[in-house]
Amino acid sequence: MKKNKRSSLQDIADAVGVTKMTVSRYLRNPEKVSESTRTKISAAIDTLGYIANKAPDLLSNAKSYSIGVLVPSLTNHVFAQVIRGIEDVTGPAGYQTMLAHYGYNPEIEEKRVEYLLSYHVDGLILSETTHTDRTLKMIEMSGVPVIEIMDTHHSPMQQAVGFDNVKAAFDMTTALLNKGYRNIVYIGARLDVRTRLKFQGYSDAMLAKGFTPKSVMTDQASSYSLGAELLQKARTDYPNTDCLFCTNDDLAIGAIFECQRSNILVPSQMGVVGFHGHDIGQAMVPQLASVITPRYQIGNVAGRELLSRINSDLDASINYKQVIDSGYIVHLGESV
Amino acid sequence: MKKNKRSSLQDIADAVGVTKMTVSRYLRNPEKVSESTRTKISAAIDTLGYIANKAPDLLSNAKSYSIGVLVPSLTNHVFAQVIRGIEDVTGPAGYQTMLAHYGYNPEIEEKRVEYLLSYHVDGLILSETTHTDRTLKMIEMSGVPVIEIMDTHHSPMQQAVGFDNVKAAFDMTTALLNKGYRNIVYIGARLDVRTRLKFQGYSDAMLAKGFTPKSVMTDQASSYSLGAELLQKARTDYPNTDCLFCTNDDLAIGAIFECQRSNILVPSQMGVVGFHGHDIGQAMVPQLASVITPRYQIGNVAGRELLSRINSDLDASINYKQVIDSGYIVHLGESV
DNA sequence: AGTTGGTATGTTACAAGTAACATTTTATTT
DNA sequence: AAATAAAATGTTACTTGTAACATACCAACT
Repeated sequence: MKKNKRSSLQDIADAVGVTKMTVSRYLRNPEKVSESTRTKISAAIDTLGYIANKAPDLLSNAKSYSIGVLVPSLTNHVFAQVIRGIEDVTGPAGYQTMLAHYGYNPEIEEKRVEYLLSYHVDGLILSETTHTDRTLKMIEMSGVPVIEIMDTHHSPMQQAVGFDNVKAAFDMTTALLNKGYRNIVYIGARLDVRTRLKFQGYSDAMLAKGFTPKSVMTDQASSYSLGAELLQKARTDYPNTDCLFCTNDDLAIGAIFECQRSNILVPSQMGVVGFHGHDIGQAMVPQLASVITPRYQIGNVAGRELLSRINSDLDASINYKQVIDSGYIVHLGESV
Repeated sequence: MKKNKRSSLQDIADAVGVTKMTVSRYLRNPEKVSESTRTKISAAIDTLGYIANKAPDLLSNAKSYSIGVLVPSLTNHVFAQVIRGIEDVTGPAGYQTMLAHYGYNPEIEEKRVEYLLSYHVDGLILSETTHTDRTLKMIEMSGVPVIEIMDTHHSPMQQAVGFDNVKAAFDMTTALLNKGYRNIVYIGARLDVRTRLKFQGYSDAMLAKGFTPKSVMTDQASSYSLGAELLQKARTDYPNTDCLFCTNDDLAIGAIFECQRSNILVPSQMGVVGFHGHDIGQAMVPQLASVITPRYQIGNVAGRELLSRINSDLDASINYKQVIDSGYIVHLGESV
């Protein structure tokens, strides 16, 4: 029971009685092939069903027309929109996206980068600012352009597109203090870099006005039920808590649902704030206070910048440092 | 400013003074290389930074150890869990996932399948039951095993893992009728195949008990705000509506939020039902009625089956027909 | 010393497509 | 009809890693 092996250019050529070079021309520059040969090749391809083969492209350092995109998690809604932003630029330009995720783990990120580079991606978009030494080295050796997205607080490898997480959290906390909240507790989960940066911004703002930063942290992954749990933990640890600043919308929404179950009025008895401004928070009752981040825009700009660098002949790794800030909006909604 | 081209096995070999074959052995069977050569090669790789190259693997029809996974949308939470289920089996077995999405569009699906096959994936997991002729042909020619997931109502290309959407919607509708609802309106969006199948199940159940199926449909993509809109449209079109059966949780949740804004009590004045049983619906107040589908399990089984077929030598395309039903749970929660 | 066996390394060929150059065929001009 | 140009097709070489086979080298044994 032999496998019906996919046909190669050679198979098509044999069927027609030409060399594979002619078939290659037919696919790439049909006008360079005579009318009659075109017809015959076209028929043979219909019968035999040619499927392109990327292997020779990769072998001969041709452009692969694919870009690697690494996101920490597919469950995180943040990145779905970032990816849409990227592909809306790269797709029409003829680039395919090779998507991979790494569960917020730099060692897995390293493996994924190696994987993507082994397929000769023309460029990389990473969602992290911390990388292993080997990741850095591989990227440098490969010579592909890289853009780091989401956070601009750190100095980028080459180019970064995003916003300053510290500043965003600082601004939101300041807005809460101005609204009169005094016992704001920071709720963190997973403890990835961005969570830590936001906590720093929150702490800076609290200390700046003479208040003590308080937090409830866990390294579990965020979820609605975790938000519920952490609300209760905050009320136990800090009984006069009047507001929760959650590191993301999921936790905040979970906390609000828990308030509804426990008959705690939001916002009059408890303010709740999230981060990123996802649809669900904006649709719910009460509308969630959140820092609205331009995720689609970040992807879009990152995609555009990456393409422009792929199509320039400058070596990607040489002295390229640029930060593009995309801003954010402190939105107070109805939950504070 | 020349690009620092990535080094090949030849570059490493030259640096050490051996042939690339020896370096290849070092990477693949280190024990076949002498201690002293090992040390030298290892040092050279450290200095020059070798990155593997997939191209020769693909050329020589070797297994690529990657599988292609096609999902309609990355925004749809359903598929994040399916993917986790897949990768939890395929990852430990040494397979990488090539993920692509196609926006519920068979023409784009065709392009994606071509793309994945051009990279010689060892197997495919598709989320759709309808495909273009060329998609079917390419898959057949390529000889890779394919598994279609999510719906088992249609006859599969080769193998399908999922549940019967018609039956699931039928069962839920029957449960609602048994609870006393009489004017159940079906709320659909995007009008993809599965939405239509569910509507059929709903209609069958309504007609079976002598009630008239009623629906509000749109081809817009689902969102929370669309759920709110369609609730109002249902109340306008069918003023005595007592229950909404929404094609997914997003619409249902949006509808419940709209009820809260409009002071319509759920479930006493309006029952609301979703589909898939996502976390958010289970966490919210009131807890959402929904058909809970085993998404992780579907991915897991699909991954396991695919691997087993990749590792068998039977031609994938010959007379392989199997349907694996993963079941579902009709969960009535607090919203009906 | 010569044979055997084992270990380490080298040589060759191959996979699929395409750029660059070479050759053949057809059309056009004188 | 011969000369020239243009169009169509063919040939060769190249990209990278590895399987399969070949060779070289050294140690151990008769």
